[in-house]
Amino acid sequence: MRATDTITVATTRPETMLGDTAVAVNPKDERYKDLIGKTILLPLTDREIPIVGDEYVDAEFGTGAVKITPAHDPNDYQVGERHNLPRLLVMNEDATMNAEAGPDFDGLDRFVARAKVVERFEELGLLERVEDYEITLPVCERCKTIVEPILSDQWFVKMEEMRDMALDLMRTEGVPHFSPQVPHEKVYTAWLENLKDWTISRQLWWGHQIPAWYDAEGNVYVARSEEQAIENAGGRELTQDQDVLDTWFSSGLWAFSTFGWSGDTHVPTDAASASERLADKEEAAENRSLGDKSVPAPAEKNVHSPSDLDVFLPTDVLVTGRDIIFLWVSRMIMLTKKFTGKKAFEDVIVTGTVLGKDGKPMSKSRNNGVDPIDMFDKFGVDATRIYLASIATGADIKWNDIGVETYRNFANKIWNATRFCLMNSEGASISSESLLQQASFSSPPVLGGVAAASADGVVPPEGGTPNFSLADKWIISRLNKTAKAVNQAIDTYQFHEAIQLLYHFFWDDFCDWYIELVKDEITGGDAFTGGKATVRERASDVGEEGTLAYTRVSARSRILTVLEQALRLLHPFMPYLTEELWQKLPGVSNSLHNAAYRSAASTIMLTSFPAGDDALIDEKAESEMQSVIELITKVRNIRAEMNIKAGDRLSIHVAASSEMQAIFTANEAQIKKLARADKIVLGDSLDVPKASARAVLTGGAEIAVPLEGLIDFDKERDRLQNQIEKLDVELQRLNGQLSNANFVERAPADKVQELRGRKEELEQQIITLKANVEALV
RNA sequence: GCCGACUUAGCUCAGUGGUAGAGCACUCGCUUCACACGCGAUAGGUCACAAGUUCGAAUCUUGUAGUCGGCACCA
Repeated sequence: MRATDTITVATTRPETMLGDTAVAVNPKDERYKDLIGKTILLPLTDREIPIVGDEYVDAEFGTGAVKITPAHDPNDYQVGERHNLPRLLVMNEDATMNAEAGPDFDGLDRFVARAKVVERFEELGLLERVEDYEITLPVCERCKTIVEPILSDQWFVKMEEMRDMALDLMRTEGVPHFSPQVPHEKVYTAWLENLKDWTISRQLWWGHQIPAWYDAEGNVYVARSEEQAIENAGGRELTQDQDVLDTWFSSGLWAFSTFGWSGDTHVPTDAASASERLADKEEAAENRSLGDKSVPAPAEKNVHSPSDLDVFLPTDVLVTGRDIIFLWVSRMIMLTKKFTGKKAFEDVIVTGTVLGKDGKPMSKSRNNGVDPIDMFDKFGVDATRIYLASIATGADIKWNDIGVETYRNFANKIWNATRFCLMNSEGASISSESLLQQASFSSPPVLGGVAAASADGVVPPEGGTPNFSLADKWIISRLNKTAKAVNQAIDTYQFHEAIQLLYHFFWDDFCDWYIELVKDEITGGDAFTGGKATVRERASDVGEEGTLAYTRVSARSRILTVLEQALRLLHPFMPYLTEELWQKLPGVSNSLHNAAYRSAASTIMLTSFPAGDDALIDEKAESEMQSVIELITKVRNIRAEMNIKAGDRLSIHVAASSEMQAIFTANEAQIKKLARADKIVLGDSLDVPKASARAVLTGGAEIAVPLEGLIDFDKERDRLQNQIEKLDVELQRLNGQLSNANFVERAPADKVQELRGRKEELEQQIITLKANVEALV
């Protein structure tokens, strides 16, 4: 190589060239490969630096030659390590140049030095060109100062072993099981695979100071305490490392340090109390009936007292946010495995991020934050809590006051429904769940409050228990179906689904229908005296008054018991409200508690979570109730569309099968009340005046409401036409599907059958409605 | 640059192969004795766009556009 040859490199920080200790090229680069091993003069200095070959250099990028500044660039540092290059610090900690930069630059600010280097290059004719180039700069979050990479001593944690432990857990056991699994499991695994050693030194004035001490010669002594360090140093005077531990290092110990770990897992604890807690945990797991997660037995039982660590580690589930997975969750997993040999936890639920109203992450600079305290004041703690829980697992959501308001209203609804039940609870009381089991008609009645009330002349009807009404069987079925679905949803961490189910059950089923259906029975209104004929007849010889009272009391106990179960189901999501209301229910006591806690003061917190009972799910009752609901809804629709005044009573004519007639007869009082009718005429066919509004029901039933003088024929025609059109749209689609030979051949038979049934139903309804339209003319 | 997510009614969001849902807002009616933070009845969607797989797609595949996130940022 001739003495005049040059290599051109590019840099965004010209002043760092003063600290260059090599030029690197790609060993495969034809242009430069012969230069490897030679040296080159570094301008502005008197140094001669080597040319090294390193795969790090991308021959395609820039000039294909890179200046190497090991003390001021992380990548260069690694190149330096590979080639044993000196690490020359040319800057002070305040980003001014130091003596190593040479007398011309010593003491200059980096930016001044930068300009001066460029100037000198220009003077020397060494500058090829200056061009604009966009890079991302590391900037101090608080003071906005541009951060310069600089060589310094830091403590690192070797991660290889712990990383492999964590990867092994994921690969062999799938632990932790992330929920939602996608994309977190993949991201977590990829992160671990690329994990580098962990810097735990932090240059902060607060925190846990690193337990390393230095003597005057710079020798290091790591110890648990300063005394021990001094002892290890043979009494020499020591100074402690000024840095503090990364906050996540301390936090990473949390999963097991909270259970009394201190290097010895055989922490002596009160044996009895630990064993009890183990029993409680097992029992709680059973009672929740949320799958068969077993609690691991303490190792070497009977050898030493089980400690909290033995009993509670690993925990079941950790709930956290996305950004915490690397910082904290992974560290807990690795450190726990390393120090205790155990898993930290089985499952990790990753919640979404609550964004500001502008759809961006909340931050002070954007000023789009939501203060939870404001929400508590405005909507209540329970409403805020259930709103947050109602967000789909893992989904980000824009904060929405309307959403919280929805649950504030729900809380109000629960309060008012309970208030209604309590206003009409005289003589009644919660019994155990066994009350609901009477729906199966197999066991003798165990009616809470009945014995006490008997003194007041409340007498059971002859033959024991009153038959449950359709509404009773229906709500009990709905309750148990909901409970089962809620358990399943919680078990799979689908909290939003559980909440949706409970919201619908409580508001629509319980409040809008059940309370309204049994209201008169409970308060002693009209439907009560008119609708319980069978009970009264059976009890004729014990006196009507007593039986009426008995029936009312048992209805009251029934609704309270359903309510009590609903409050339990809602309790995890609305703890304060449900506890408050539960305490007010007559007959609640610690006898309702989970068996392990019978002696504790009564609280809803210690009752078992309703699991739902298949035996109490009654599809027939649900389907029959659906017919009643449909009938009432159709009549209400006629009332609304025909502008019938709320106070006007009307009569309902129904043509239906004998089975359906029987259902409507049994629920006549309730239908009349809720449809605001004073008469129901049931028969095999309709015999009504032309001036009637009509509708069809599922199952071939037909109804008519005579509206002499009230009907608007044009309006009624439009109303019927509108319904026909809607049904026709669906029929057309079904016809299209069913006329497709491929569908009929390949789709599952039951699906085809289902659609055929639906088609027939639609055709029948359309025929009827069309006939109704013609009859109007 | 690499990886990923999201796009459904006016708004905020559910819905992973079989007739599109909720809350709020909108329209109409209601001092119905638990609740107007309520009750009753309506209306409102080519499920971002395109192609493919399938008897059948909001749902599965691929591509496009837009929005957002994570990682790497480089001489």
